[in-house]
Amino acid sequence: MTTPAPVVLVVEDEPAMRRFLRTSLRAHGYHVVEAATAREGLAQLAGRNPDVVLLDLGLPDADGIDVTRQVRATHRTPIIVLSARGQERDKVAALDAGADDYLTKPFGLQELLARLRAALRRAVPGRGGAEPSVVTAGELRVDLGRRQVFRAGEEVHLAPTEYRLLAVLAAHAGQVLTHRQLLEAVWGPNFLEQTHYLRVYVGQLRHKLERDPARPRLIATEPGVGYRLRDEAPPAAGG
Amino acid sequence: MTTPAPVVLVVEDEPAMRRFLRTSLRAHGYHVVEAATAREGLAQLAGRNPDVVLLDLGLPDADGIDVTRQVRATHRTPIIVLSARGQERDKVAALDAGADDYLTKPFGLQELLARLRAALRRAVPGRGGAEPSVVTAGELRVDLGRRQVFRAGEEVHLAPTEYRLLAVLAAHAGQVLTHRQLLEAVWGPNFLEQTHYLRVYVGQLRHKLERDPARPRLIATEPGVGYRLRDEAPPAAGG
DNA sequence: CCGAACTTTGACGGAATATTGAGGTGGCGC
DNA sequence: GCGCCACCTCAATATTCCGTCAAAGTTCGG
Repeated sequence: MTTPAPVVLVVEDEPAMRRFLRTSLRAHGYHVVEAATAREGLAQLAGRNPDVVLLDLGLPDADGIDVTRQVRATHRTPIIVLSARGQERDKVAALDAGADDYLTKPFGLQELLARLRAALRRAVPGRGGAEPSVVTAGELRVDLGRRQVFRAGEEVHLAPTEYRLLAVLAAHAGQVLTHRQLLEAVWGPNFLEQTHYLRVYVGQLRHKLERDPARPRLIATEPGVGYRLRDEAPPAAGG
Repeated sequence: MTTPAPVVLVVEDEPAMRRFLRTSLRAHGYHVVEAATAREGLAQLAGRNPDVVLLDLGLPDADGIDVTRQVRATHRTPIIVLSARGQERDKVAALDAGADDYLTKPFGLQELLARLRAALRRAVPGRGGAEPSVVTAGELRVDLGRRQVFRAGEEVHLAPTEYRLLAVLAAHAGQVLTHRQLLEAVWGPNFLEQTHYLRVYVGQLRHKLERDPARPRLIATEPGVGYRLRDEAPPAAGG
């Protein structure tokens, strides 16, 4: 069987550059998914589960570094950053935020393709099941690849923010995530103090996902610390 | 508790550059293994099993591209190529031969370090930043990375202050910690005299963790000095 | 331009936790 | 035996934190 074409998510606001990438990549056998904004990019990431992300840092609606960090909170997909800024501190910031590579514009197409191949080559061996993109907890099932959530087999519709919060919790199931960690991953580093958001959205998630929202079993509160998605199904209630 | 220093194999023939890399990397906590030729490099690779390889392409005894290919034939160790040649075809050749990254000399130290971190981050799957470090004492298990505590396999819920106190004791298991040390670590430097807090919280921890809180085995009192978490399981009571 | 879905913000009751105080226990020197 | 000291236990109070609801603001699509 032939290998399916790798899916490349291109997040780039300039139409000319986006068109250039689209045609070049398609000509070389890739399947291209496009997004013009950070918001759109995050949605595509969740929906299409690309094999690699090409991310322009100069997006209109968000800081590219934040986007990198938000992607890393739930996905291990390789990220190649494209940027007009060639300062060393920009590169360091992007790489430390979780990017796998950094290319300064203008760059040669052949180099981009080679770095793309390098990123895909590394990722492939792990594709045999290294990263479980489906997390189950009790009667809850979260499919991080398809952006779908099921409760007892029934699909549940979640708003974008609701889903991202749940995705972060699911990506670290069983582990306590602090308020700050969650806020940074979902809302970005400018919202580290807004624990109120968490209360509201955790409440909404419980309302949609828990059997009895008043006595939550899936999303547990760690008072004064944060929240945690229980990864083991608790035994049936004895009383 | 500290991660062992990652081992970096530097394959570089110019003594000045080698020395620069050696001192810079050591200053940043890496363990450096050196080789001046390709032959030597391959021998070190087999013998020392480094976490990452920095490979100069302009070696005297072999073509760097061939070296890259030879490494890849047997190892998955990340390779970061350093080269004076910045032509696109050189980059493509190195990356397609199996290199993970390509830096053109002269390069900034910070960028090199960031790309090094990126390569290491990818290589170690479970190490996203959270240290596993688990401390066991008898039937007690403290997972400092996940902020979870188990007693005989059952998870125990601890309030923030309770957990912080236990975490300090666990981080120095077997060692006596004075009242002042504990108070400073948990409550801060303004509470050094409040030994009463310790009594209350040690009592609560014993109540939650000890099999018989009246005769504590895990958290031992050192009268007039402080407390200590026993790190060895005491033999089962014989009488 | 309007309506639907979503996000942000504010108010308030109640739960969980931290702090404080009073009384009890046990070892030790005298 | 007595008193002292350090420690332990229990419980009341104070404080912080959390869950809920609903209104106001925003975004998006028709």
